[in-house]
Amino acid sequence: MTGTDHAHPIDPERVAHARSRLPGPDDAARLTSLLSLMADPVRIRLIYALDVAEELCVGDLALALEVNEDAVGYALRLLRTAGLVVTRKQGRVAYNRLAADFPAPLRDHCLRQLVELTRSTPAE
Amino acid sequence: MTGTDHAHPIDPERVAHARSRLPGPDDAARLTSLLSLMADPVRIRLIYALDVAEELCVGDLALALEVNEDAVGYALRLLRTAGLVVTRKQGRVAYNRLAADFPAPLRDHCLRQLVELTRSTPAE
DNA sequence: GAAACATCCGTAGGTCTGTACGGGTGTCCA
DNA sequence: TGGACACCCGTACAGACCTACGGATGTTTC
Repeated sequence: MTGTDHAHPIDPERVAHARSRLPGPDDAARLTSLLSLMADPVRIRLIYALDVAEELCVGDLALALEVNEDAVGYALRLLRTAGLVVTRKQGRVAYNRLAADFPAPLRDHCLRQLVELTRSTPAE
Repeated sequence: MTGTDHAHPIDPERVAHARSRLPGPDDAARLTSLLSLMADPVRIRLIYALDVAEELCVGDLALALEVNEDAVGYALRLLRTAGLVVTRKQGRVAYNRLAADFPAPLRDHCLRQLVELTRSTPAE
């Protein structure tokens, strides 16, 4: 292990303050599993496309994202399992759209605002 | 490959619309590398702790997060490399805080609001 | 100057994730 | 009813990620 267990906090007050407000391990797990779904080039662009186009089928998504259908299919499977995307089957075509309870902060601020940010600022 | 290359778009209008507004691969890469940094239990709680406590050293962070110093050190290395965390050395103690240009949407909406969301809604 | 402390660095190991491939199911058109 | 199409599923492989460990650096104290 690196260093000792640091039994002497340097600023006990701040440690206690942070500790009391900190999300628990279970909440953190839920949150990170959600963020992990966004943290992929194919999935984030897929979500972005559905946010713009309302509804798209698998083949059209592959065209819009310029990736093969395998990648789209895999991405959709994960998003569907997490409940972020719902599918409406009509004939032999499966139309996908963002779920109604898609987290608003993610959609409004992270998606749209962050894209602007990462475009203007060189990220460091 | 799965299926053919789907040369016949079902809804060409929406495909073109989505394609024109879609972030390019480079922008998507920047965005996902940023989100990947948040998509980890240790790092997200670390950022949360710094957001609350303003400034903390490595050992105190390990105490607050209830993880060993190795995990904290590794997390800080990545966040520092990305420019999200800055370090102020004073004597033999290194105080860490969020960078001044830490993306505001991430801090305000994703961090605080999402924690609330993932607590109340069972995520599906 | 020597010992103790807080932190950082380089490396090896196990684990998880994303991709590619083949095959399968259900639907539409002639 | 036979063929073509859009899509889904299960499996194997390559790559990235996180963790744990030992050692090294700079600083304070006596």
